[in-house]
Amino acid sequence: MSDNDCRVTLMAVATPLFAEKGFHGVSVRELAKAAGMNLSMISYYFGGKEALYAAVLSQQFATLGQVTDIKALAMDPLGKFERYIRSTVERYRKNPYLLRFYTSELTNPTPSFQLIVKPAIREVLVVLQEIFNEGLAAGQFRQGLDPMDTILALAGMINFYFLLEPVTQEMVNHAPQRDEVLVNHLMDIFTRGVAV
Amino acid sequence: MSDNDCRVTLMAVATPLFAEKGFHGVSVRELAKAAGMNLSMISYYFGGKEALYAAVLSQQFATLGQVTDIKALAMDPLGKFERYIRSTVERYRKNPYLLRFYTSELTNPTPSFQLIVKPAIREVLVVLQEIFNEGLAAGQFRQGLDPMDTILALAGMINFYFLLEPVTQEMVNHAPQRDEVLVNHLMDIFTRGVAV
DNA sequence: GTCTATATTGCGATAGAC
DNA sequence: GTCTATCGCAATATAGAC
Repeated sequence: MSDNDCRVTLMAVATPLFAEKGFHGVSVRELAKAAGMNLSMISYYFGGKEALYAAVLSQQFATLGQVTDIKALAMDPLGKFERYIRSTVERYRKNPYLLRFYTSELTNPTPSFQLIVKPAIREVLVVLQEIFNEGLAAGQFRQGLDPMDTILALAGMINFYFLLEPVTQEMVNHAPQRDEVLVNHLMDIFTRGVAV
Repeated sequence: MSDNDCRVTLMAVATPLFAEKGFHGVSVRELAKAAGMNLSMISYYFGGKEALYAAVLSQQFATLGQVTDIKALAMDPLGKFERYIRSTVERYRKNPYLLRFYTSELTNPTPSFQLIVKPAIREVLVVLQEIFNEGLAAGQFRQGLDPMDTILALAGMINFYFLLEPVTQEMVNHAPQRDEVLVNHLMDIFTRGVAV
């Protein structure tokens, strides 16, 4: 196995384990066994368990950067918000572990929180705020709405839906086929909630 | 120290530690030291670290039961939803650790998740759904809204706001004095979003 | 580059003295 | 009821053979 294969394999194997059990919930023995490698390989390739975790986290949160692209699209602000919701759903579908790292770091932060997680989430919030202000300036949104409260409400609707999946799986159809309906429902509520 | 004092002290000390570091992030030695007791007291009074954690979790999630009372209030459904948001804010103010256990168990569940956390959250969702159906039957809410999507959106708005506090603390005024404004903003958006 | 073997530290739990 | 001492095991990390 080449250098890079080992690194890739270790990260691929570590991602679901860290996501489902948390940093302290996984041991290097478990990681190495799952990767079919000797436990010393983790120190050899990454410098230790914490460095491997940081590498996984960086990879996961890099996908949040796509949100920045939405700002430049040739759409009206509501269209951009819809794009945000849709891309968030797609992101969680393509990467089922991101939300776990997201909330795990928010509630039980590791040293990587300040360095990786906080800046990544902040960037998303800044972009959403800019989109909101754009719509406000264009007279599309009601006066009196607090920009931050409003975009946090929007982000909360979609993120909380996925966060509660372990509780709602027997109450809600979580099949991806229903994603489009969900997006429409949320945009429906949000649009009537904020438009003039 | 009496029997009961020891139990109470241990739980009081364990609550912030488990909340901030997670179950695996805290050791019995750390717990005992923080409580000013010998580490063997944890096994003596609770039967082990996991049983202490379960006791803390039960105590925390018992506070969610108040939501059930909202259903019986003499208010219209929108008033009950406002009451839900307001009581959620108050609950997090009175108990700053609940949300940590909440999301920590959702993302990195322990054996207590099925027994304590899932039923408690479900009960809240069921009550919110009943309130929604009540409003739908009374013709106060638009047709075509999915009950579960709608109440998850409502719950998401307020819960996500507090969940993101570690990220937004330099961008948002999180002082309790602003809670009333926040509640009004969210109810404003939600009401226009779902009312006929 | 990959292994074995081990150093070192910490873990949760408990036996037994008082 | 509270303590000390310790058991047995797992943790991360690394030295050194190949």
